[in-house]
Amino acid sequence: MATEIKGLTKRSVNYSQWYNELVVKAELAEQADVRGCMVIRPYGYAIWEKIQSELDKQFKATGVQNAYFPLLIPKSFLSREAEHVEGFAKECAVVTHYRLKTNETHDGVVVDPNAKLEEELIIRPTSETIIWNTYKNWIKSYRDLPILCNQWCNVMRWEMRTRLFLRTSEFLWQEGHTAHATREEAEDRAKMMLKVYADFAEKYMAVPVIQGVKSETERFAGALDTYTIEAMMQDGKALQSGTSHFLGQNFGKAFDVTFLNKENKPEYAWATSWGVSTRLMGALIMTHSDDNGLVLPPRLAPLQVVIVPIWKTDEQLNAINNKVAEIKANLEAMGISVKYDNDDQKRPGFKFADYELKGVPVRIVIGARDMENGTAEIMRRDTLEKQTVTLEGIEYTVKNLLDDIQENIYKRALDYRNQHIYECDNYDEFKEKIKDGGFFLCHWDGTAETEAKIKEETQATIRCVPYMFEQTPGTDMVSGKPSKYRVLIARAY
RNA sequence: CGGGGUAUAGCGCAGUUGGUAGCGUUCCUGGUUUGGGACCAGGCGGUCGUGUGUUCGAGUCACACUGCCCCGACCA
Repeated sequence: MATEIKGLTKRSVNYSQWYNELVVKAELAEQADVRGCMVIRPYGYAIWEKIQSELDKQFKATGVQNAYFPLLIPKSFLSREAEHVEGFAKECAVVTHYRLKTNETHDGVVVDPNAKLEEELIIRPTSETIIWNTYKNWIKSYRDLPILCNQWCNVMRWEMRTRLFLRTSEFLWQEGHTAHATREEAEDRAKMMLKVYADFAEKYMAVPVIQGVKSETERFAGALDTYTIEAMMQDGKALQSGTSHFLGQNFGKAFDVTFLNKENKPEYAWATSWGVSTRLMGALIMTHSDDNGLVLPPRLAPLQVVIVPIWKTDEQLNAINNKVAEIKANLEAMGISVKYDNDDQKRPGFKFADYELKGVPVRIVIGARDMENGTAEIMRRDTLEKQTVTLEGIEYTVKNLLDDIQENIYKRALDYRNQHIYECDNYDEFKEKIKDGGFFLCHWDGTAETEAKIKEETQATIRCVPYMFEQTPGTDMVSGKPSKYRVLIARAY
């Protein structure tokens, strides 16, 4: 069955080990060093580029434009918004000097003590502060609003512990920052962008997500509301895959961004911010991959089809080359990316294993035997099923297969997730079951105390108040107090 | 920053009571192969993490330091 995922269905799988073996071999990344900085090799970066370009189209469809703001932020900016500094100050890298000099023994360099900065600079952990400092100059009147900017950049957060793709110190992301004249418009924008993320996750990444709103303790530092998409990995743990924040007037007030409304009265601007990061690549890997390597959704695969010839003589190879050139042209005309690998230095078996590791969705094999019969062997990466098809019209077979794979891996992930969502009203039962992972829908009295107790006793956290389920009042399973709705609880990465 | 591991060839590892370093793999050369990660032969490659000490002699013993991995606190 499609849901069979070798090895990874066992809870014993250690994702770190799996990453080191699989991801490194798959040439996605070379290392996660002590600072958790990552090397993304060309193949891995190609996946990120696909994510970027597809998401960028979605943003632009909602009127968002790209811009760029500085990497370094004056330290004082961070202290303008009290909650924001509280949330990020602990994990900031700080620039204190601007020059090095050769040391006394002339065999190295030291920081030049004379080059100390008057005011230290922070390497951006996120750009709300520097962007809102800029928006102050851009916004004078309600006619200047809304401002809908996004930037693709790197950020740095000095995490205590890092994990490849899920929590590296430096990571690539996009951060959107919008300014609005009204509360409603800003709230709508925050929710709109969450929907963009959710649609992207499900339609492009084939990763089913649960949309919801964060509890107060899990909220972004400085936000009034944080909306989130939560995905389930193959071990039943949750991965927060994207967030969208309604920031109210907090940053407008902190950076004194006012505009004159239609009544000629000054008002503070309303804000949102929203982002997704290279963590999405972690989600992609951890949702679909199996023991043979990556399984990439066709819509994001840098390479959708690989064609491998099998031959003995030069005449045979020439004949195959000619035939493949034709097939390749037809496929490319349909917008499908194709690689023909007739490298004679590598044996077919090696190529098969290698492209499987890289997650190429469809493999076509053409040998001398097929040339006689007018056929080809075609394999789909998601199920590893092979079939022999006629060369006549093969491009349509491939097109359909790509669509089918995209749909199938989504459905497979969705089925897996749905089978691991439980409604639970008994705390003892919850404590026992959460050990095996999964998402739990439980009543919550809304207090931080209950939340803290659950976290301490089970390591699980409230991921969100989900939108997508019908809600009825009930009783908190921990405190026994009344509850308005169920929340999603899970262990998370 | 706490707790536990570990450090020997590019990678993965072995190395006995202390006697001067080896296996697998990668890589290179030649040949045979090619429908699921080929085989044979030959070859390149190591201040044994760093420092100090014990000893006639240290990869091995002692002490110190450093790096890395795992677990926890922090987090998208």
